[in-house]
Amino acid sequence: MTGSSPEIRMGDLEPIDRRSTAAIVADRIRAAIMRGTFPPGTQLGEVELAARLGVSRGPLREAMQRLVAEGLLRSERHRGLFVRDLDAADVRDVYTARTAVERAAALLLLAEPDRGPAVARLTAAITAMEAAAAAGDAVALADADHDFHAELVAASGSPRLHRMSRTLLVETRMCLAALQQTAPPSEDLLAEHRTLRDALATGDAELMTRVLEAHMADAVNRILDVATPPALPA
Amino acid sequence: MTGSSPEIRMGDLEPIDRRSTAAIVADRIRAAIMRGTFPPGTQLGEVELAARLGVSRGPLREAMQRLVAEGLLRSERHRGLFVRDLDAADVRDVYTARTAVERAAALLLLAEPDRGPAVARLTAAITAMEAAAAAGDAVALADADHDFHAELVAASGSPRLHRMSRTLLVETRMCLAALQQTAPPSEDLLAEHRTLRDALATGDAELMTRVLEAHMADAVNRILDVATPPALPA
DNA sequence: GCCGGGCAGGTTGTCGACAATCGTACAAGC
DNA sequence: GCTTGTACGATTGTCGACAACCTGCCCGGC
Repeated sequence: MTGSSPEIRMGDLEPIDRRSTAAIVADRIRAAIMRGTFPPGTQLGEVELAARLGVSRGPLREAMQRLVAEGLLRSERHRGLFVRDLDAADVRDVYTARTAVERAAALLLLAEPDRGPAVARLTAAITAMEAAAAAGDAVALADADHDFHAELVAASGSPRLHRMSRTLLVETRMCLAALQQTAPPSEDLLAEHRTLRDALATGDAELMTRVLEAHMADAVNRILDVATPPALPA
Repeated sequence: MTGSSPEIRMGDLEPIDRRSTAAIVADRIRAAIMRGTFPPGTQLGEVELAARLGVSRGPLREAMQRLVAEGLLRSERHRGLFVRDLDAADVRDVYTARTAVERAAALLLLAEPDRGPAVARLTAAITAMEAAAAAGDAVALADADHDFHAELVAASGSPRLHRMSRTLLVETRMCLAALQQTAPPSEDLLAEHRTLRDALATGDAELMTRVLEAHMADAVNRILDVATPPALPA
């Protein structure tokens, strides 16, 4: 029934309004930090970055302000901008905040009558995780894990939870990239994600919150155990 | 016992590194928005603001980027910056996010053995609320309410929850300022805050979460009922 | 050998000006 | 009367350059 003439369907050809340069630059730098291109502690020179991105220092500084506000960068007056390095306390804090945000998002999602699309997206993310795990691709596994949690929060329909989650997930990737996780126990990881999805599908709030909190606690232990093996060898 | 000589006590004459002007400007604008100086929908011209604050457009734009990232301002390309106006969905979303953040903060606080200082600060905030309620000062009451929740999250010791809470509390003030709440039912309000403090003092997690969620839900209803009286007059 | 002053290098912080873009008002045409 | 085209005003987006600042190193003096 949809007309093939372009002027009939005008509803979905709209957004030519490109975002501001600062927003684009911020996304680019954020992605680079997330990928590990800029390891924690790296100093980011403004002139070099501006030249590499092909913009002036003005928009670049605006983008940097956003990243500093998000907590990804640390600014020292007349010294420079540095990629924040996260210690053990930061790892715990990131996962504490993530637990709070994702728990709220999941409960919000459970209140909706039709959770079919959300469950489908989560299932897709799990499928991607399984493929990555089978292929032994740690980066793809982390990507799929990232997508799973991003979709979970996005499906809640809360703009603020979504905004918070975005920053927290980037920090999560920073933790993982910094620790160079080599052999993730993907079996437990996959099982936990499947349980989360099933709990959402069936509407079991109690199970969902319990598994979610356990999932986050497991992640913290996994990261910190790898990071500090000489702590308690007993 | 504190020496009167300035060079004796060097421990607390601390960092003179004033923050960047962009941060100062951002705080100033944020406070102005919170106070209601700039009502929602107001367009903020860069040249006028820069002239009024005595800074150039560069630092001001950097500050604006932070506020846009926080969701307090809305930026339209080549149009200008506007103070975001919050609708009913935004009010619900703000309180949803606040519930998530403050619940997590409270649970974190409950895990600490010594909650004395935190309880003391919350009690001080409640005292301020009582004084404001007795004096009929709605602004002071809102300030004290703000302080109570800010202290609650700050006492948790989580930098990320604290950062999120700061933005959310500003948005809360925007909701209240926009709706010009004239006669707040301060009795229930005070009782809820006292119960929250007591639950934290005694370590009753179940009571705390229940009262907190009820407190947030009450606030939403209070705001939306006042905002939309002609909905159901029956 | 040790300490203080001074200098150079590089970085950020700030400013003013130019160019691109958008909204609006007005006039012309159908 | 309604639509269309155009000119104007105002605002933002961007750029380059100057000034202030901090750090580290070198040198002279003790």
